[in-house]
Amino acid sequence: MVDRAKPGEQTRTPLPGPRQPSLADVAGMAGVSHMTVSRVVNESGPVRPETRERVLAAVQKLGYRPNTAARALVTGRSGTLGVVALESNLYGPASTLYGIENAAREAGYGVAICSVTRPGRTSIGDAVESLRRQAVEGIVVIAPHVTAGRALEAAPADIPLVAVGGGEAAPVPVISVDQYDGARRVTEHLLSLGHRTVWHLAGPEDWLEARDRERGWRETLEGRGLRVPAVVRGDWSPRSGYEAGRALVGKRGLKAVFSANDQMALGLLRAFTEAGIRVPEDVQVAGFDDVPEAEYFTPPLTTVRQDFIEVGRRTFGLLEERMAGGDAGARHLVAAELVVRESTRAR
Amino acid sequence: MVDRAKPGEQTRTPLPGPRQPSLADVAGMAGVSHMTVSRVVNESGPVRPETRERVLAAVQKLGYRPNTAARALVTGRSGTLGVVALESNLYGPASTLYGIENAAREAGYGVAICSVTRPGRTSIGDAVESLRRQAVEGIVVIAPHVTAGRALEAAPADIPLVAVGGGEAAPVPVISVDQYDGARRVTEHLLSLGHRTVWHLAGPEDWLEARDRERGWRETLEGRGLRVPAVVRGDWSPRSGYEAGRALVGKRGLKAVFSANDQMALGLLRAFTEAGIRVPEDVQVAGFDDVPEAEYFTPPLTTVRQDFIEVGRRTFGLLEERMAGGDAGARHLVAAELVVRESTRAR
DNA sequence: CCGAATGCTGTTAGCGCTAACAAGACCACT
DNA sequence: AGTGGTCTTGTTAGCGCTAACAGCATTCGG
Repeated sequence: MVDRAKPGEQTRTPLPGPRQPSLADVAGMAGVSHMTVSRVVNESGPVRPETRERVLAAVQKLGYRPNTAARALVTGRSGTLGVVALESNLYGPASTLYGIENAAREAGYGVAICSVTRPGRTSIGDAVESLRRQAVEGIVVIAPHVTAGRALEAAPADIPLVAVGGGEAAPVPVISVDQYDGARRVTEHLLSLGHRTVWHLAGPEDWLEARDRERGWRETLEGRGLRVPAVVRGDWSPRSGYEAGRALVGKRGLKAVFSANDQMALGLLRAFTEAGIRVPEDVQVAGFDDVPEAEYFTPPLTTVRQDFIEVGRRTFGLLEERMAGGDAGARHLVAAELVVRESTRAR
Repeated sequence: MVDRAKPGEQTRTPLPGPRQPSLADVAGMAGVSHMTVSRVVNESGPVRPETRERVLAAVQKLGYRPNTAARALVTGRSGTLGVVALESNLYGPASTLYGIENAAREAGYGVAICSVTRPGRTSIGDAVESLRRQAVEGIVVIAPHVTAGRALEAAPADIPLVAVGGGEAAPVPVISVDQYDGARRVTEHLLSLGHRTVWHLAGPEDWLEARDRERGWRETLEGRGLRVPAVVRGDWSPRSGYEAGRALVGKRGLKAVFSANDQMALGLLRAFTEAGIRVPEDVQVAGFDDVPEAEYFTPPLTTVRQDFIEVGRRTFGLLEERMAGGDAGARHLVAAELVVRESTRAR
């Protein structure tokens, strides 16, 4: 495992084999100038149908493929977007990535990714820099993390950049699901079942989504003058939900719990089951995300659905607007939807 | 070539915006030729330390960033790999993607992705073509699908390509977790608990992983001369597992079930619970994948762990070898590990 | 003291493509 | 015939970079 040659260095021999056909080769075969071929390929400028046919035939025959590097060099546009993705299988971020990729591909852009294990000022900065070296035209940062916001404060101003689900205070457009509203809805739903208050299993303090969900929960209770129980905090994992569940067991007045995501809710259910607490008969539980599994938990979980495809689409739209030089505005919200299942059925 | 390299002079009027500084700009500021700057930046060739310092200072000051397009144009190497990813939140494929991206980044490569919704001959071909237009140097196809194999038969021979978890019959190197062995181990584990046979909830017929797991299960039973129950088939989703579970309820001799993935196992557990069948007391259930949730199912699920990070690393290694012109061999397996939990505890 | 090896730097020639303009053909009118 | 248009095609000049080689010094062996 010695120092291997990196692609940018010239220590490697060029790839073997005959070189790819160029415009000039096609031009030669079709008996026209390379510019005519360029015009045919890019549909830019008038070409006589007859000539066009000849050129296309030659393109076909030689298997000509435009050289993106040459094109990018002269146009200054690479046709590639960059996405800084949080390396995790968390349902939301992964889904968002695909949403963005789809929208981008439809618009003719390629997508380069750069993953980040732990969001933070430096790592996000590094990722952005790494993408810039790949000459992306714009960048999406999927980093629903508080520190991401700080990292984005120092965001380079000379490249279009938008953030998904984070970067609250940063000078970049942000798009996200309306966590606050979603949390309000779950909390209200739980209260509507006749409970005097709702407990909350929150996500990590340094995630904006966790904060928004917690705020939605808290303000709903406060708005009704209800007691606000102490927050229990997890780290999104089922394990942390399980541990939180064990801590909650036996709390006085524990009738309804809103977990900040479905995975932790799963842990809760597990802990309650072990302790002989029945859901929904004894305690009612709701989650957030609507992961595909949620419908099949024991019992099926009431949760909040987020439309990540829509988030991806809107994100790309925003970035496109920025790249066109427009002002994309500051904050964009996608509505969340309450999905009621067995875990909160009225007794 | 105009006199654009005179020290300290800005020979061009930047029309649309301030263009990115080029080698020539750095050279001008440092009072050297652009070649010297190139040598410093790429650490290719001898440069006097003193000169080097001056150049680096200029690079720093101007915020110089090499133009990848220009470099790619002249070297014929883009420094980018392409990954064809299945658009899904299935735990395996998503994890593999990150594994590959990590290994690639460490080696100095960028990663472009192109997702496909439904694998098939055309869509994978399209994705590969789309990546080629982005001038990737090599391609990884994550497509554990039977049709993927057929699509890869027609794989372009003029670009290094490796497949993850699929493309059995294709003329490309394939790397995957040893599904067959994993399935054998689970089945043997279930049999070791004293059952006369093991039922199997298989994945979609057109997934190679599903086939391998099924084969591992079947041959284990056959090898011991045990009865092989009719296979029940799902589509990986919890829902299909639930439906399969309802179909299995009441089958004679139903004592042990091996589900081809954890999500379906979750559905099974749900169906059994609803039917009053206790796990593991009445029936014992095992899954495959070891998703993070599996440990917190009710009951915690016995399953098979796959090391996707290792898969990603090995995959990149293989691709690198191919890119260097080497023969990467045909099939590479990563070991699977049995994880025993409550759902198969001996009574 | 000479020729050769070495270290450092510069010059030149493209890579394949597009932007911009030039040029020829053809047409319709004066 | 002359003038000005449109349509089609060609020519030229780079984009920013690296490969290859060409200069210079300087050093070294003999």
